[in-house]
Amino acid sequence: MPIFGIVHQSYIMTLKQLAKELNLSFSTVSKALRDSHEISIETKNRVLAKAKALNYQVNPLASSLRKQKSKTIAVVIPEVVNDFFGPVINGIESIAQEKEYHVLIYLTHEDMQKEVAITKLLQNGRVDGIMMSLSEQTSTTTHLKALQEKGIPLVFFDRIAEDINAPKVTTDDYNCGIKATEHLLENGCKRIAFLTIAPNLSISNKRMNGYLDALKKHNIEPDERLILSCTGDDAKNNELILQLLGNSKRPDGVFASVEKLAISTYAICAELNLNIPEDLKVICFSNMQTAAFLNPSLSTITQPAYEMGREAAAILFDLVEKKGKQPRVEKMVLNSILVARNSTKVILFRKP
Amino acid sequence: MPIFGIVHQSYIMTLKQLAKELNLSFSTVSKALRDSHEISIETKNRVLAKAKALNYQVNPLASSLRKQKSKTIAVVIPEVVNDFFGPVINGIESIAQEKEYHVLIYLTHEDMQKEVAITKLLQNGRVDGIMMSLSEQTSTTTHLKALQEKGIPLVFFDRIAEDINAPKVTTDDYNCGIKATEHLLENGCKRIAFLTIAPNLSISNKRMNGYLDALKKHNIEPDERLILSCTGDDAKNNELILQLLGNSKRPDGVFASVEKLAISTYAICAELNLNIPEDLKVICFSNMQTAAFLNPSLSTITQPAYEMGREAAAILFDLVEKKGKQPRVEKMVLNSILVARNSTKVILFRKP
DNA sequence: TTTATTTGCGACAACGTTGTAGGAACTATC
DNA sequence: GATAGTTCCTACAACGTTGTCGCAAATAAA
Repeated sequence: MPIFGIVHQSYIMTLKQLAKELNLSFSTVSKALRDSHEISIETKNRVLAKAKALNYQVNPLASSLRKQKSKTIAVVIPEVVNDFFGPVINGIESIAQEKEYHVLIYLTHEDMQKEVAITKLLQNGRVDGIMMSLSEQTSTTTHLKALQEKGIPLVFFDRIAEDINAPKVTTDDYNCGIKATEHLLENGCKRIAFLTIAPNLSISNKRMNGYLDALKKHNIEPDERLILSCTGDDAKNNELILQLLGNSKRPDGVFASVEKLAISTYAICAELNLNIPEDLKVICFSNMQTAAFLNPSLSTITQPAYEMGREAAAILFDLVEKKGKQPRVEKMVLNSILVARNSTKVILFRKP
Repeated sequence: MPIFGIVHQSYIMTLKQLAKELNLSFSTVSKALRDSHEISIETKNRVLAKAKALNYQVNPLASSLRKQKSKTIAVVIPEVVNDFFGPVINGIESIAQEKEYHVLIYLTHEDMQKEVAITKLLQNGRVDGIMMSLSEQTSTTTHLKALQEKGIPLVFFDRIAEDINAPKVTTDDYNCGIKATEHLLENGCKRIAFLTIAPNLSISNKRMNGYLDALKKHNIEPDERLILSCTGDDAKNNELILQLLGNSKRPDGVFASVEKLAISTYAICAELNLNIPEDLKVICFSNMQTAAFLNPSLSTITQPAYEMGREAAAILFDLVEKKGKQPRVEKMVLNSILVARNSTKVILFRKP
């Protein structure tokens, strides 16, 4: 308690203080602020004016505690440095802002232990709902079931948990796996390699199944040596790709299920003096904004990331707001698009 | 109240229920959980065991309300689809996870009105501190002062508010403005254009001053027609750049203060059949991961985004945890690095 | 034995809201 | 002029914690 000097205190207005200023009970003030029919118009106006003058804001913690809802959702994703999750967050945030919700963000860094730890933090009223895209490593789902047992609405997007009964927003990964493979076949590839990561990820499987089924459809026997299962270790991945492409029986097409493996392929082709698309055609799943400016421009399958974020968020808010009811949508599949660029271009005449 | 059937309720454990199960008062249980010296070891163990068995988690809302701190910070940024803010968030989150804080994210979409609205939401206990990078449009700072008056710790990074007395983490924009300009000069450019956005942004000014001072140092008279002030409207920007480059007195070097203007430049050069770096050299501020794979590879000034996030967050937590004291750091300037690539390469012999 | 001191626990009042119950002071009904 | 119905406000008990205070019982000191 300072005795001398002016106390410049950060004055946080509360309902009680506001009530005292107005000579009203604080329940009257509370109701007036929430436009209750129990309060006369004169009083309401008086309260509103004073609240504005004193810059009163309700305390969200107290309000949330009392109402048992936090007006907050959590977004749990592997990474944020990524052309896919960026727009997804954008989509989520756009709906959240409309609905006046707040967005907590948690990154798993592709680490299942972190994912588990994060879900623990979300179990007790901190959030009204959760949106998730699983980490590469995630193999068990007890931590996800725990969330459901607590009755917290949950929506998955892109990297979903098949065995959890919750709404899921995905893209047509299987179809795109087929489309990408057929695109390479149509442009003359005979030996197509498939580069993938995280075998327990739903999207990896679907994309690979598309690849395999496309080959089958065109009567091509899949070659195990052309299927590369990469990891989080970039150096190791590069070595694997180097082995694949340095080989005399190297592929003439590469279908990368994730962007970073395509970029590695570009780098290694430069090293090996392989020309894209002459010696090797490359296509991959990617939301990179500068794919068109790469050398050569990169053919991609692009996911509607922003829309996925929006749709998934919309489903979540729907679920949050009529708690316990059935979700509006059980499964939503959005379409990705294949954008053919120079990395898969047909070369009619070879340069001398 | 259902009479028949099994009620599968989402059972949320509270302190009171836990206490009842243990035949202890809830204040005893509360203290036991927080390892108070007032509680015997036997009781503590009993409580801890039961809490684990029943999967008790403290209610963060109640706890925050009582303790008057939310263990949450807000990150207010213009965009998330961006190679700069992505790593920044990553850096922030890494520290937040260490310190067991939660991170709320808010996007202004370069809109000052949204920025103002967001700051209003953060005024009453929702967060213990705020990290901000201003929107392009932000011209007044009363909304920022309001935060400070409420006593909420605030740290700026990259796009700072010069007139607000709060810690600021930036990069050496002025120096880099000089370095980039000199790099172009050294590589033979005579007429260097400067492409910028958002004139009221601190970083824009500093970068431009670097550009101007570098010209002055080399006795070159700045040409107003070579300074392009772009906006948020991409189509309009493209037109401006087209005018600049379509002109007979076009520049032979472009220094873009933001990445997107460099990308536009690439696109327009393609349109006009201008060769980079032969006809025009290009350099820009950018954290693009694929700059090396562009056609041609793009020379950049790259900011240490992740480190900025970490440093700014560390300063904020420092401030949050010893509230009211002086900040540890008033101003921190990290160094960006210039990476020269082919877009600014010297061409000794022109192709026929 | 009497008087301090420690140990271990419980009661209780916050934190800032919201919603229910209650109750004056009016106005309308018969 | 008693009864019923509005209107407008206040009191109070939650929501789930945390921290202060008080108080028995056990231990130590005199």
